[in-house]
Amino acid sequence: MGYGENSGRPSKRNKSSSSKEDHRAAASDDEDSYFVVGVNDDDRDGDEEGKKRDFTKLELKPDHANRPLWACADGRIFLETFSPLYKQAYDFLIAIAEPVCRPESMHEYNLTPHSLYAAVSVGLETETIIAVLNKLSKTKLPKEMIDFIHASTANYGKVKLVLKKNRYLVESPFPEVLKRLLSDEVISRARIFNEGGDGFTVSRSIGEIEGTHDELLNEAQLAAVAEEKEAHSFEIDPSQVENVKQKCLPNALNYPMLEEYDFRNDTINPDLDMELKPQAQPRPYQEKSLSKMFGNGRARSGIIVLPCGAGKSLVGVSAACRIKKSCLCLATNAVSVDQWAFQFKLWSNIRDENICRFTSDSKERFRGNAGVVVTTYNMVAFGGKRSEESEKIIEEIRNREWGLLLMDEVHVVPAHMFRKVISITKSHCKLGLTATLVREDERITDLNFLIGPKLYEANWLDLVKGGFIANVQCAEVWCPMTKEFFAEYLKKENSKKKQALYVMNPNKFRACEFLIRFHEQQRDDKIIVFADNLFALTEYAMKLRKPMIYGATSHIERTKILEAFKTSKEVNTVFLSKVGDNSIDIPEANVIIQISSHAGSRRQEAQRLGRILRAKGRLQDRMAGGKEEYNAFFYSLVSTDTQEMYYSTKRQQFLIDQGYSFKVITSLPPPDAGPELSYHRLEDQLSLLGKVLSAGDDAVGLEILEDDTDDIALQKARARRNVGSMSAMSGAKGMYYQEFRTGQKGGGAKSKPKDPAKRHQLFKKRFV
DNA sequence: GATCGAGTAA
DNA sequence: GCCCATACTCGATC
Repeated sequence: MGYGENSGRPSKRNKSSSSKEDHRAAASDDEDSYFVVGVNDDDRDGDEEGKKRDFTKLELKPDHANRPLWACADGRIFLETFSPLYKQAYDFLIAIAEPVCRPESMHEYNLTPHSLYAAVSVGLETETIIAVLNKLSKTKLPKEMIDFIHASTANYGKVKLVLKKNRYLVESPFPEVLKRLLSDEVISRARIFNEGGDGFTVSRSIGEIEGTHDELLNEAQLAAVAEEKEAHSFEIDPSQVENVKQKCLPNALNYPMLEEYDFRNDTINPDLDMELKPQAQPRPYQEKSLSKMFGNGRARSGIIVLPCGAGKSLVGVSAACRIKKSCLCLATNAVSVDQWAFQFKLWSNIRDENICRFTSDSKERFRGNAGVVVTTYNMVAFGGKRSEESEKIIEEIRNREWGLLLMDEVHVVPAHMFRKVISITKSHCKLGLTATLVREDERITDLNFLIGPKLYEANWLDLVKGGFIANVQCAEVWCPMTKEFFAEYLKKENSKKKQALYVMNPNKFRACEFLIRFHEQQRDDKIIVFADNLFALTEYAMKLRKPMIYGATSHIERTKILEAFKTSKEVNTVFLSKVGDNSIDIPEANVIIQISSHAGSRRQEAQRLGRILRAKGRLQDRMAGGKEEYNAFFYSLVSTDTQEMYYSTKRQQFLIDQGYSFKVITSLPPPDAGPELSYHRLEDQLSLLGKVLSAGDDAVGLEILEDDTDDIALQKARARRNVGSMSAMSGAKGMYYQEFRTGQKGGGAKSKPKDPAKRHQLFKKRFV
């Protein structure tokens, strides 16, 4: 599916308007929207928008009430979610079209060449697509839509990319198609001539024909089997695979390549003895994802989109267990690597010696000739110096022919370096997993050729209804700036200073403090507070005496804090920097408070929400009551009349597309809670303001300490190591972090020293 | 291109 | 064997 077709451009949504209109504008002004039937190009104009949405000319079928779809000539399709046929219709639509917006009662989808490519790759034939669409539609299918489907799918499935004996071959039953491809400069340059001649290699693969007999085939493949029974191919340079695939996409030469791995007939790569345990029972949507991947008995490359907490790892492990070949599993950080290794052992019977982790501090090797390696994108793509041991392991990874390349958080793969993992490693099948197939740049579409089409995407609200993920109440809390902070905010030019001011707005702090108290004391909840900005993170955490985790927090300390958060009744709130955005697994948490974020990142917003979707143990309560209740809460604290308002709106777009709605809260903390909270007195607010204003000028978080030494320079130096001196700063009575500190020295190593030479000396003096 | 923050190395 | 300080590389966003 052409995921990302609508993702690059957040719509300019006005808070009060329904989000839908803007989606439409965003969707249809995209290059990848293909139908321009009877619609003026400039469809942002209100009148044009009106005409475009005039459906009165559509011819209704007599029994339209029983059919769930509206199909428009411009390629948009609307689905009524209250229809009895909703489930079937959803599964079908998600296979052929790109979801644009999925609120509760009406979904909007878009047919695009990429989405149809995905449909064909999961085995749907052109005529089936049209027939089913027609059956589900309330109106006669517009001719434009039928023509478009024909035109788009005509070439699909004619070309395959296969890996044979560590060489990449472009294969097709039609030699003329290969010639056509080779007329392209990029492709012809990528070609490698092996045995001298410049003809195509011709192979008859009987096994292949047998293997596909009882399976779904698309037209082109059927034709190939019937007519020729042989495949023509040429070899390409592995480093050029990405470019060649890109050239074949619908928006270029339009012969998108199928990548399928006939793993059952692969006798060259050694098998790996690995089965799912009987207690690993995939849920319906996990089963569905897998059936899209393995629908024809082979393994298709592509992407599966499931919300956080919905059990992506079981899908990944199941895929590996079906293929039963060596598997390289990539995650975003070391914590995640541990979790994946754990998941493999949890769900499958893989032997310990067949699975290994490869990170900066655990360099394991598997024994035998096949196995699972779990590592990070960073480790594989890393360009800097490596240790000798890493060098060896990387070499092994490069040389092996992997059955499955399993990519967690696959939305990171388009990044410059990370995408190299695709060409560094050789794999027969690539499976990407993610909850949030969005980026703020335009590169999410690159995944179409880097990995493959989107195979399945779950609907978040359906999973909420099914009780598989938490039911989250989202709220945006509006915190007015205090007079003094706002005055400074208006004065500043520098946007960094502005940011510091709106993040540290005392009213925001008070709202945060109030929410923490409320959820800890009234509801017994477990709370995560996110702050992207380290200065704010430390300030808040210290003032409120809560533990915090950020990049420099050592692995051991992270584990300690999280353990206490899980088990201790004393620790109910933890502060996280953006380390916590991805993959830190904290199933206990059910409340999130966001105090500062990475600008307008929709992905970050959704990932953060994902941290509380697990909300285990409370689902039953909710279902038992019969009444739908929220069991998780997501608060975004926003300083009103600042840039933050704009960003906040933008950030929410992804979640709104998934059907979430945000409630606006304007009166937090309640007036009567005033004096109990911090920064009640003006002088406290002013001293905070002073601190914020000076923060940027010197080291971040600088504060002169009361200390047993009177060496001012030394005190400054210590203060710079902000976390190290955390307990001192908070009066050393903060029992919460007292118990997490490993000793005299905390973990705050990351802040950049202003004057390295000088600082170095001070430290010498201190520690010698 | 700048800023901020995370991860790796030895 | 663990921990620390530091340099470096990289990603995401504006």
